[in-house]
Amino acid sequence: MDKHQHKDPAEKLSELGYRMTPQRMMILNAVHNATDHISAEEIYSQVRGQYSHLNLSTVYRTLELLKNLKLVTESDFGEGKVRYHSAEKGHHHHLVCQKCGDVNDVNEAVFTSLTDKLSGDYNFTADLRHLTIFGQCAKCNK
Amino acid sequence: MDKHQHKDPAEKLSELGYRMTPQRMMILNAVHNATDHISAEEIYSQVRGQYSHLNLSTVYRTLELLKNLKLVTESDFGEGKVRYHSAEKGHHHHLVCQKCGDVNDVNEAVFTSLTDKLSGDYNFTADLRHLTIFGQCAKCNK
DNA sequence: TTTGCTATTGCCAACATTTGCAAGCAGCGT
DNA sequence: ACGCTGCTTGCAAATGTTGGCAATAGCAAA
Ligand SMILES: [Mn+2]
Ligand SMILES: [Mn+2]
Ligand SMILES: [Zn+2]
Ligand SMILES: [Zn+2]
Repeated sequence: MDKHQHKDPAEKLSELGYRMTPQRMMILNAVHNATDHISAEEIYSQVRGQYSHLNLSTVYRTLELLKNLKLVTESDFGEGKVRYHSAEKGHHHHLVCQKCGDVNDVNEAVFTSLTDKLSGDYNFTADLRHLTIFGQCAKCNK
Repeated sequence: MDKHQHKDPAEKLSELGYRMTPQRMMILNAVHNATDHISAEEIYSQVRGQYSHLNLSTVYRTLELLKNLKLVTESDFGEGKVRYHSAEKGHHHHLVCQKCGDVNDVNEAVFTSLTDKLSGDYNFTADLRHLTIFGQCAKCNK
């Protein structure tokens, strides 16, 4: 059994008055089973395979909800559409290279000095989930 | 005269093979004269007052160009549209409160420890212009 | 000037995402 | 079982932004 068992999503939803519908379940699974960051359109066509009645708006609305519940995170790598990631896969941020397009993960620990400073100097509690930083990567810096 | 005179935009453009057209001039002025962060649509209707032939696509394309030349910066405060800011008004980032919607400026010095760390640990040269950080502001933290 | 090259524009259609609305469904009290 | 209420969905339309394309305008060489 998983010692770090989080509250299961259905429970988390109903606690706040929401319902765990088949659509939401399937969308959540799609994000969870994705090997990489997945887009709304990709989720849509994947889930549509088993439930052809699904509407794209429902995908967007569900992702918005899951994002607010911190079950998924959203990232914009500048490709004109946004991508999603299961929150269970740990917190991290992204470095996107503006030259070669490479995307790399950064541990969120790198940001603690920043959030501490924002908290100390501005009394601002930063909500830094899945931040995307643009710049030039190691390879392109050579 | 201005001791810190930057190269004038027209010069900067032509150096790179671009042209300073009336449209570009008017759009640049609109961003420059704005007291606050201005949206594409706002620029459009403002410039249209003096030049009714202008097309919205031109506004977007011009802003994209000016952004690449670092004459303007772009920020997304999460209102569903993006806003622009003249680069001459100094570098800074933004703290957006998720509770009250308040937007505050942060000096970019707050981010030097972060960029240093990204440079040292990842050899990644971060391009942090006009970053937007979401969270909870001082007022809402009380 | 005239010509030629290419950057730029307007127009329109596509795209990613959000919204309004009316129908459907779950839960709850009667 | 019935009806109320509020959550959820599909559908279609709207929104903000980008892209293709053909016509035009700016610039420089001839
Ligand atoms: Mn990620
Ligand atoms: Mn600004
Ligand atoms: Zn790179
Ligand atoms: Zn606030």
